[in-house]
Amino acid sequence: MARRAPRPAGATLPAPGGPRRIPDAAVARLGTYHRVLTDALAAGSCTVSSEQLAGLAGVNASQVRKDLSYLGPTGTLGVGYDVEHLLGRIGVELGLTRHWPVVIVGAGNLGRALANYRGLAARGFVVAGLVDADPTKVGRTVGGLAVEPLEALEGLIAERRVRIGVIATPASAAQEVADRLVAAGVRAILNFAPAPVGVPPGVSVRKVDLALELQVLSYHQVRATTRTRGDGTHPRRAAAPALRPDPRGAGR
Amino acid sequence: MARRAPRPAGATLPAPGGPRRIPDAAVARLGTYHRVLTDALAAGSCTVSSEQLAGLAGVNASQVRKDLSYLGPTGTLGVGYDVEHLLGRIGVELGLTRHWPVVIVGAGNLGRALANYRGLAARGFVVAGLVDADPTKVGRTVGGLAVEPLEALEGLIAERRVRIGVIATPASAAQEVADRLVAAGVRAILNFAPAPVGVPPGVSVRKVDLALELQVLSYHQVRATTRTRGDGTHPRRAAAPALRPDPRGAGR
DNA sequence: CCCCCTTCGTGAACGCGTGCACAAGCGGGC
DNA sequence: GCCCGCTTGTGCACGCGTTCACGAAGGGGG
Repeated sequence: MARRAPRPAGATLPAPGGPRRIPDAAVARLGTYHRVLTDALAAGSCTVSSEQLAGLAGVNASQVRKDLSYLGPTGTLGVGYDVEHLLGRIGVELGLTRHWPVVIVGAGNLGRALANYRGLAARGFVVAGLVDADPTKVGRTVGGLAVEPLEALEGLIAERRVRIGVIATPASAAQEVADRLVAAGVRAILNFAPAPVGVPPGVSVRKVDLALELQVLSYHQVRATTRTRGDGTHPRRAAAPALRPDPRGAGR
Repeated sequence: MARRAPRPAGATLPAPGGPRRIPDAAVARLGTYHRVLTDALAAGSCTVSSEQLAGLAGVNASQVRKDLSYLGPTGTLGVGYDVEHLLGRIGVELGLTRHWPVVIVGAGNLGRALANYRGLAARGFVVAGLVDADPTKVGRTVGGLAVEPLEALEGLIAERRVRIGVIATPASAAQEVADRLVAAGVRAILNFAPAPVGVPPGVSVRKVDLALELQVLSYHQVRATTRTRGDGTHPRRAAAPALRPDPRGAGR
C-alpha cells in the first residue's frame, strides 16, 4: 500500500461552513466549566471573566477563552461571559439538556457505587438498568433499582432507548459485554474493566482504570525518592497543575 | 522556516548516566503491559513480540516498542521480549514491587467500593485507612477495615507511612482534605471529587471525574445524531482505537 | 463627546505524543 | 560455516493541544 498517505488536500480544513468539532480535551473542560458555572449562578454571579472561570476550574485563562470560542461568540467584549447564557450554550453542545438513559453492566462494588452516585443523575444520566451475570445478585435492590439478569440486557436497551453503556465487570467479560452492547444499539461505552475493548467505527469508547491511575502516582513516588533532587533543577512539573493558591476555595 | 532550534548536540540525551524520565501517557501504558504480561505468563508464554503485546494491550506496535525503550534495552533482537524479565523491569520502574499504603478519605459509595476493590491490592496498593467526617459512618466495617473519624487522618498517615491519598469526598471538601493530606506528608493524590485541588510543587495529583467521562460520550452522541454523517467522509476516529479484530481475544 | 480601561477572540509558536519506515542484529536452518 | 528471516530500537515527520501576545471592541468616567 501507498507508503505514507499523500495527505489528502483539504484534510486540514474541516469544512468551511460545517459546524466546529471540539477536541475531546476541550469537551472535558467544558463539562467542568458547566459545573462551576452552575455553582457560580447559585452563588449569585451574573457574569464571569475568563480569568475568574479559569481560577474556578483550575486551568489557564487562555485555555478558557479558546475552549469557549468553540461555541462561537459567547462573551461580551468589555464585560465577560453571561453565566446563564453560557450555561445554556454548553448544555446544548454537550447534550446536558436532555436525559441519557444509561445501562450499567456488572453489579459489583463499582457498579453498585455508580448506580447510587447522585452526580450522574444531576447531569442528566439516568441509570435505566443494572444487570449482572451472577444469579445471586439478581433481584437485589441498589439505589432504588433492581438488579436484572444479564439476559435482560438487550431487551432493556431497546425498550428504554439506552444509548450509553457502562462496563463494570471483570476484565475477562469486558469484550463480550461490549459486543452485546453494540449489537443491541448502544453507541457509547464507558469501560471500567482493566481490558481494552474493540468496537466498530461509529461507537465511542472511553476507558477509566483506577489501578492504572495509582500506578502512575506510584511511578512519580519512585522517581521522587530514588533520585531525591539528585539532578533535576526542579522536580519537573510532575504535579502542580499551575493552579494559583486562590484564597477562596471554589465557593464552598 | 527552519528557525526551529538547531538542536543543540547532546540536548536530546537527557543525561549520560541519568535515569530517563518517562512521559505520563507512556507510564500508564506500561501499567497496562504489566497487567497483560502477568496474564500471558500465567498462560505459559515465555516471550512476546511487540506486535503480540500491542494486540493484547490494544495499542500500536510501534507504541509498544517506544514505551519499552524507556526502560532501556529489554528485548532480544530476533526473538522478542522475555515475559518474566520484562515484568520485573516494569515492576521496578513503576514501583509495583513494593507495597504502597493508601488512605481513602470519604466512605461514601465510591470510597467503600474502592476499599473493597481487589484490583488495588493485587497491584500492591494496600488500603491502610478509610476515614469519613460523618460520625454515623465511623465504625462501620468495609472490606475488613473499620471506618475511622476524619480526625484520625494525620495520625494514621504518619503511623502507617502512607504516601498516597485518595479523595472520595464531595467537591466542597476536596481542597481542605487535600491540604490536610499534604500537610501530613502525603506526596501523591488521586482525586475523585469533581473539583480541582491545588497542591504545592512536588506533590502529584491525578483526577478522575466519572460524570465528566459520560459528558464526553454524551457530546459524541449529540454530534453523531445532529449531523448524521451528513458531511464527514468518515466519522472521525471518534472511537475505534485502531484495534484490529485480533482473532484470539486476550485469552478470553 | 472623547478617552482610557477592561476583556474577548484568535493567529502563531512551542512542545508533546503518536505512527511510520528503516538500519542493526540475533537465531535457526541447511 | 553461511545465509535468511524475523524483531527490536530509533530517527523523522505529522498532527494535536497548550500557551503567549496582540488586535478589536464595548463601557464608564471626565
